Amino acid sequence: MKIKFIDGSVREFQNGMTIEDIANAISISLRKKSIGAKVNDKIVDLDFVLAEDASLELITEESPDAIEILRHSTAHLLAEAVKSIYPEAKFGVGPIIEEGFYYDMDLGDHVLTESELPDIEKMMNKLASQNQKIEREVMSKEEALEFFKSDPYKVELISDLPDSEEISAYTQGLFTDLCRGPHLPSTKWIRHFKLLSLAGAYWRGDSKNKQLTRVYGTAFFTQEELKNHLELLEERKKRDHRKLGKELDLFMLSEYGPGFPFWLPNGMILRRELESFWYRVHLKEGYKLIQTPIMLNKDLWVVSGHWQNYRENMYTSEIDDMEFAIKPMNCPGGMLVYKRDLHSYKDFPLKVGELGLVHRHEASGALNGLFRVRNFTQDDAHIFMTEDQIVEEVASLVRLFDYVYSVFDLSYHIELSTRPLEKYIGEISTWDKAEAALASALQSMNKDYIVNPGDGAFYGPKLDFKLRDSMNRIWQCGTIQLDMNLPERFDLTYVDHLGEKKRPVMLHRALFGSIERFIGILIEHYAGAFPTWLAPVQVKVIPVNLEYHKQASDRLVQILRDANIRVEEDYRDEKLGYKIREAQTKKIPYQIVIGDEEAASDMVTYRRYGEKEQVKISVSEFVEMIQKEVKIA
RNA sequence: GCCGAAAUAGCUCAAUCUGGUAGAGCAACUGACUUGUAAUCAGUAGGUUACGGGUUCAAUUCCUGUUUUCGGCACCA
Repeated sequence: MKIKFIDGSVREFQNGMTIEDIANAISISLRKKSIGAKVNDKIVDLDFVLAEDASLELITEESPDAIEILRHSTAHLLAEAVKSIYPEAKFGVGPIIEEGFYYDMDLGDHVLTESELPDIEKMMNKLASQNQKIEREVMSKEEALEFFKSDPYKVELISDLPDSEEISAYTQGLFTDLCRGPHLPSTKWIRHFKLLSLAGAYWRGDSKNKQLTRVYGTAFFTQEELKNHLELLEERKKRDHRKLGKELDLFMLSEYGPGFPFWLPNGMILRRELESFWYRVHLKEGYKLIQTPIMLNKDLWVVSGHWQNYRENMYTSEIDDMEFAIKPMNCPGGMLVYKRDLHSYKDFPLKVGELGLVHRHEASGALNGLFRVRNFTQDDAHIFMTEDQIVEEVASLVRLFDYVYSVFDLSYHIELSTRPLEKYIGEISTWDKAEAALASALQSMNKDYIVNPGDGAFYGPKLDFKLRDSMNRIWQCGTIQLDMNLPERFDLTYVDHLGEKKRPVMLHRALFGSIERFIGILIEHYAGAFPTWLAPVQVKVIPVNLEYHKQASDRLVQILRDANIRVEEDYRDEKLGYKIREAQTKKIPYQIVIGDEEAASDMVTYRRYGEKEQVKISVSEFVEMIQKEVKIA
């Protein structure tokens, strides 16, 4: 057989050799370094037998796929260790995830606690150091069912496998696990790992099923990578917006209103800056702005379909014996505004924006700081147009999103969510057309995207914008949804060029998604050190000596205030170092110290947050610099 | 909502295991010091230990219910 290697070379080998044999034939050191291989781009074990011509790529520690194999095998090692401590343990699934792996297990009556994780780690280390061979075995479905008969979860998994699928199991030491693989050749590779946390998780992700214990962990090939990752986790903890929100006095939560955040003066400045930026950008883009009521009669929600489909998330109340609902979305109100007037095709695309406060009854366990709340402000807009305007409008929205996210140095990727398999309304041909329109808009701009089959809303397909922050986490923020449902339900019309009434097409879109969540993301993204235009306090003025320098400080504060710069003075009876330190811990972008030299001239000495360097410039230059810096859109 | 953990001064934490009505640092307040780039010193005050019920001579501590928070799951902007 002919084996083609990654460098393009082709060599002849005897049929039926394992990959390990072939690696050995090339060089013993290469074999020793190899932990798996890719045959025709499919990842396999080292003992995979090659029977025909194929392309072959050996996977070593340096290969991008290697870490997945390592983590997968570490998950097995975790299970092996748990099994050796709790022989009665039953196992669910143990997959790799973006930054590690987990394993779901059922320990019967035993409740696993965090304090036991080190013991399990110890056992894992012990087992790993035994250098157990990890061996693959192919079974028939009957054999597999027989072998795993004492483990109901594995039996369920096996039973659900299609007959065409090859069933394999991996054995290391005394532990055998049903698994597709591939795995490391032996446990000796597993040295740098950590068990991170544990939590309950429903069997097969279904809340109707039993809850298993899930243990999370991660693994790397080197101690240094592991250390770096643990440091990243620490850094994320330090940046937690709930912690920073408290330290920087941005917002608060009270047990009198779970999920209903309170905005403090500093947080209000952030909000207002963000909102006024949003208004400026949208006015430039030709949006009209409206505001619709918080509460509307139940009948409206019946028309929109929310009463039937979204009832459990809605808060209701009674007014004059009539049932009302607090809006969970802005669209129905927007429909009423549209219907107030007759519309011509000449008005299209009609772009109507609203920063709308919506309330949703979220499950108590879902609440999380500003990331998941029960009332939040959607930066919503509805765009009404004709069908052939879709591509152009979507493209112009993507350009807008692009610009706005770039202001915050947030990168993103796009996911196209298509028609759900079961719960959807309308004609499949319309869906196909809508999906194609969204896709072709992206193609026309050379934007890459991932397709998320079946994940669209029930009324239409959507583009989701997944932002990646400075800590490498992904957040769903922006969304563009093509809706063919509401215009129908609300009987929206426009008059076309022949004077006939037609049904418009509508886009729902949000850029930040939720102002609250977006601020939470920004807090963590910037670690609380906001760019000057967003910073609640932009400049701190600190006199060296209160007696001698207060007047000069007062003068400067007044100048800055007149220039619309958010400035605070620190006239407390404390040492200079103390005030400097506080200005730094509060992450204020600029601190100015006023002493003899500054008082005697029109100069300021400033220090930028996080920098040691002191810069001396004239007051007018300083004002100009700040004004230039905060000029966003 | 589900599984698990937790709640002590404004904040960060101790005392809880082994029951005997709570301590520290920071912040606040008072006074002294009068300062050139990350914490000056001394003093004062601050607590129905989340809330309710139970066990006990005695509960922050043990049991129990509720609320909230945290880690996940499910759900999701």
